Amino acid sequence: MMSGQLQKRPRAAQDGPGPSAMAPPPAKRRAEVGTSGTDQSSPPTNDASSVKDGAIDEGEDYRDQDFYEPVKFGEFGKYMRNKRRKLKVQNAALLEDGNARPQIFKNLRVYVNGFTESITLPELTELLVRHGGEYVPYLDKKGLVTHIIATNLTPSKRKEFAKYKVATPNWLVESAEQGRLLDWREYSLLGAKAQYESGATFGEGTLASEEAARLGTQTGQRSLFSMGVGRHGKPPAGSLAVSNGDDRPTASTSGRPPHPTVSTSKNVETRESLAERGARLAREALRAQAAGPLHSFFAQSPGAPNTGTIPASTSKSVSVELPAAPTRPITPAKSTSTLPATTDSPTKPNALTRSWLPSKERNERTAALLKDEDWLAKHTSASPDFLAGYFAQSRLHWISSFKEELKDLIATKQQGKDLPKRRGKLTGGAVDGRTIIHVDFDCFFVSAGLTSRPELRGKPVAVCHARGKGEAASSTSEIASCSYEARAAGVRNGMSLGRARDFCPEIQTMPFEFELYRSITLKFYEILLSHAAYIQVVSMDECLAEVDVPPTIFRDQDPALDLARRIRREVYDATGCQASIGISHNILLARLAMRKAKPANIFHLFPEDVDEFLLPLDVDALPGIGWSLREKLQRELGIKTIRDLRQAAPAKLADAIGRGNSKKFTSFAFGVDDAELESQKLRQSVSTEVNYGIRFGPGRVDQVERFVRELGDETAKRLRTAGLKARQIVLHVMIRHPDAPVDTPKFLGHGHVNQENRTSALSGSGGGGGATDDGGVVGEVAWRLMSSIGAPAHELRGFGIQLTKLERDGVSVETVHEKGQSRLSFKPRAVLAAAVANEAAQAAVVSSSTNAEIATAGSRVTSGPAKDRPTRRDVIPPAAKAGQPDTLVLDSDSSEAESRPDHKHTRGMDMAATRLRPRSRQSSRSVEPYIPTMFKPTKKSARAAPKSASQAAPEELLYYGIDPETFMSFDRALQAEILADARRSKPPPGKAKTKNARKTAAVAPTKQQSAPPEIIVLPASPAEVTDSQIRAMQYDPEIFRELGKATQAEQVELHRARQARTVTGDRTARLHRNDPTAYRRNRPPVKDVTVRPPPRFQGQTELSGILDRLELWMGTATDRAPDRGDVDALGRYIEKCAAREHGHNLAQATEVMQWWRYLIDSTFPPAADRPDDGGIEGLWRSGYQSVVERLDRVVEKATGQRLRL
DNA sequence: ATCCTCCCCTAC
DNA sequence: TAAGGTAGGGGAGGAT
Ligand SMILES: Nc1ccn([C@H]2C[C@H](O)[C@@H](COP(=O)(O)OP(=O)(O)OP(=O)(O)O)O2)c(=O)n1
Ligand SMILES: [Mg+2]
Repeated sequence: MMSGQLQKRPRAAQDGPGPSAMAPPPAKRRAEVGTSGTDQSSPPTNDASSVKDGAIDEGEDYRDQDFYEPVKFGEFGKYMRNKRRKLKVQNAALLEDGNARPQIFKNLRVYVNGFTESITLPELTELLVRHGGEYVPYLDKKGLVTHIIATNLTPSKRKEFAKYKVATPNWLVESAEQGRLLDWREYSLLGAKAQYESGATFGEGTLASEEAARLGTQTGQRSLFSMGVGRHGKPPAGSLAVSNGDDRPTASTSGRPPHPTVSTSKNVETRESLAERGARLAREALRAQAAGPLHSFFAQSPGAPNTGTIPASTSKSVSVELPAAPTRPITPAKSTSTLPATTDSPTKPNALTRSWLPSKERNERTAALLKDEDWLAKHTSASPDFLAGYFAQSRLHWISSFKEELKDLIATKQQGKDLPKRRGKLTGGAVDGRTIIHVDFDCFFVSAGLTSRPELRGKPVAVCHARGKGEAASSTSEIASCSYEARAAGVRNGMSLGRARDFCPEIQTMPFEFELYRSITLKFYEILLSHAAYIQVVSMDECLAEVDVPPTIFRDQDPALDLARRIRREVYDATGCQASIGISHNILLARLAMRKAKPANIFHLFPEDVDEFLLPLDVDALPGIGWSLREKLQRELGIKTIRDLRQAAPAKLADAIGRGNSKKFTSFAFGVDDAELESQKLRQSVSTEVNYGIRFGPGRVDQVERFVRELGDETAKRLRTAGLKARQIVLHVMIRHPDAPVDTPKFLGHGHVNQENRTSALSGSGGGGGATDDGGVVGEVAWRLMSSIGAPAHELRGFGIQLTKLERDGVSVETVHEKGQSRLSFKPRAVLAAAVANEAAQAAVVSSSTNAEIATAGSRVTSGPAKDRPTRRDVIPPAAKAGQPDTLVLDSDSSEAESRPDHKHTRGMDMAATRLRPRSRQSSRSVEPYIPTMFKPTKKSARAAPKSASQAAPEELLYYGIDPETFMSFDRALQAEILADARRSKPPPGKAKTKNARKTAAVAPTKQQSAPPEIIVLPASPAEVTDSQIRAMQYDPEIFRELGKATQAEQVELHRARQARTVTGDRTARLHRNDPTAYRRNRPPVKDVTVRPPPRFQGQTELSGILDRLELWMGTATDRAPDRGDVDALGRYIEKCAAREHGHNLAQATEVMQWWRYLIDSTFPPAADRPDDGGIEGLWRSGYQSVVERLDRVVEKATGQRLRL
């Protein structure tokens, strides 16, 4: 193979020599020189240039499209894991001794319906066939099938299969395990007892019947529920069931309480977080229920092996040439799977047959470490040094922050620079006449590392933290990058080292060398900048460039290709690393071409070749389609390739993946992409996350607090570095999933978790207006939000603080969004000044308006929750806590001049012309329910809280621990709020309490779409309170400052108390800052405890009312199909019941569902002789099913488990 | 329609 | 040992 030779012949001149022949590329020369070893400037490389060419020329199947498969870690139920392991061993044994396999499935002919959850189809069929059974791929000749295997069935399928023997996959799995054919009825999916009532004893008889009940088919199980009529006939709450992967069919069912602890009582423990409660309910229900039939539900492995390879021979656009080739020929292993990249959720993708984790058990030493308290205290989040140490080592952190740095750098370099002239509006097609190149280093970290380790070239190597030796066989250390030699063996970026060793025992490791990467990257960008008309940062090893070259008319004269060669040459000379380059007429195609070019090559994709190139690709080759969307497309529409995608019906596609996605990916499927390169956008959020090594001692709230505050500091520091301030904070918290093992599969990883988020407005302590960049403030608010979540310290697994609604120089970035503007810029100062002046004018209007005018004028200028209510309030409304949406932040300097992002490339100059608009229109109309007056007349819409909400007998107050005298000193609104809080957080004494609480709820309008409440951090001395804080307290600053010191102090303290939910006269201002018990105090959440109106269906909120409605509804069901809207409304209601906001009322949700189920079953008895109803029954059942699925989704999210009805 | 909030997903 | 971060696109569902 000749180096520098074209991979493909040019199409336009079929017989012509390749470009390299026409104009020998420097690369070729270099390769030759390098090979000859005389070029000192070039690092030693293999004499591989010819090899590379050869590899490509052969059109060998050596390249998976999916070399990059980000992966994370999965875990799945021990039960299934063990089962698999056992089977694996057995299969291995069978392989060794082919005749030994018991032909237990000899006379079986099995059809497998849909996808199976606990085992992949190939695994299942192999199992079947190996044991003598026959796999029937299609069901067209039903008569020939003896059994059907399925894990779940739609109602219609259930009907269709009613006469068949339908069992779960575990029937086969366990039979194989035990070496004998087990009774399929024990694994029946359709209520075998009813169908095949044969007197056969069901070892776990209850199981079968429960299963039957669950799937509710035939008559048998109806008797379970039909004792009695009406409401009393509904199944007991106890039949709520949740299964998980550990569900064993062997669990005893006796002695189970008929009504498990799924208490529906209202006034339960309030300290328990809502999520916890949901999880607990689910667990209790699970415990209560005898284990159901096996229903492991970790994800199934994706079907066919990845076949994304593009045979080079099919493409005519290829053009190649290489400098020094990096590697010897490679024959990559078939990509074993399209592995997902997500969390450890058992239902999530990576819980596959092939874990991304090492196959070996965790070694003893690491297990011991996790039990060693001293060690943990030193090496996890419990240690004060943790954060700094962690970020110093985290590659992902380094990559992300370096990318931000690069974006900043490039923004500056290209400031004011324009894209090449356009003839007209871009179409995204070839006619646009652009030339886009996408340059990406090959196995970047590895290539960089190899520059100083020539001896490792050509070998399978990986960059990761783990050293090569020791316990590496079971190492969970993640491989950041691996060489193509390693990829040939099946290793992938993101895989754990232990797992990689399974594929490639001889793999060698290299350490991270971030400074080296940085210097290489900078040289790389330098080169790109020098050749391109415009560039865009994609990542530290990847860059998009629009280049200004003459069009290619004949393929043997390809200026873009020539330029690409120069770039590759220069990059290689400067860095010693290989980059690959894709060339085409838009961003999408350049990227895809780059993928095809890898490794160490160039690929120019010409317009004429696009179709041929695209059609065979899998859809996930398209940027933006990852595991989730790919599965969805495959599952719901059978779409696998881009060809399929092109043919999809637009409506159906939009239904499955959304409107915007549908549009975007349909365009992509045709190779159309009209996006422009971009480098000037301002960042819209700044965040810090740590989801590794988070371990706190039980009850060590102090450690948690310290950590959260430190995280706040860090995040604020990043804000300052970026010259930004924020108006909103989101706290992200990961909490160990109730069913996840305490020791995570990945060493000190987060494991399978529940994610909890809390949002709050922010306002600064400094004079800078509403926004803040103060670490103390950020930390304080974050800590309060943390407290509102109320998770036990030792269950925490991850934290993040995200700051949004950013401002630069007082101007919201949402609208400035051109990087240079406030940074350097020529004009920006003037522009800014104009904006600010404009703003000030608006603000002036606000403060001098009449009330009526205020509403409009105010809403134009300000935004945010309460910002549109321009008047200050004299007393803090009860809002903040109760989740009353609006907490008033009349932004101090109201610097919210905003321009509409009306065109893609607004430059600084345009700024002055941009329009002002409110930050949020949404909130502009929110009327504060109670706005008492104290210092100044308020707008007339202000209403006092109704008496009932604020009235309480002294005994009641005392019961709640409220000092009556203090209480009386509060205004009515505050009284109402305090009362509501108290009543919510503690069972009322005696009578009307619950009702009262509800009344309060009714008083407080629920505003779903309001910004979160603000938590302001007040300084110790009232003299230090800033204007914006005063406004946040609903005072006019002028007025506030005229108050006496004592009154000021009192008001500040009042506000503080209100925020902290400390009601009593505890004015010691010590807050909770240093109070380690604060964490445990029974404090209502800062937010989210909003008493929302209870979920409602057809106007009913009470269970009984709803059941009645359902009965009524079903009354006419025999003649009428269900109205879609009704079904949807019921679905929404059910979802809300189960939602966090409503306390995860699973009991109510399931009762309603079971009642509905029962009604459907009685309306449509299984009797076969019923006259044909024209499909009405099916519609009711599928309606039911759709609601079940909605509920499932919510419950799965809340508890990680699956609800079983 | 278009906005908003609160997510999930994707990419490196 | 090991260091699972981070910004942005987009959808769902609700308010305007
Ligand atoms: N899961 C991952 C994926 C990537 N990276 C880092 C290491 C990679 O070297 C770098 C660039 O990522 P690429 O996706 O470009 O992968 P490589 O450059 O390693 O390989 P190639 O581009 O040849 O496919 O990012 C990482 O740390 N973890
Ligand atoms: Mg790369």
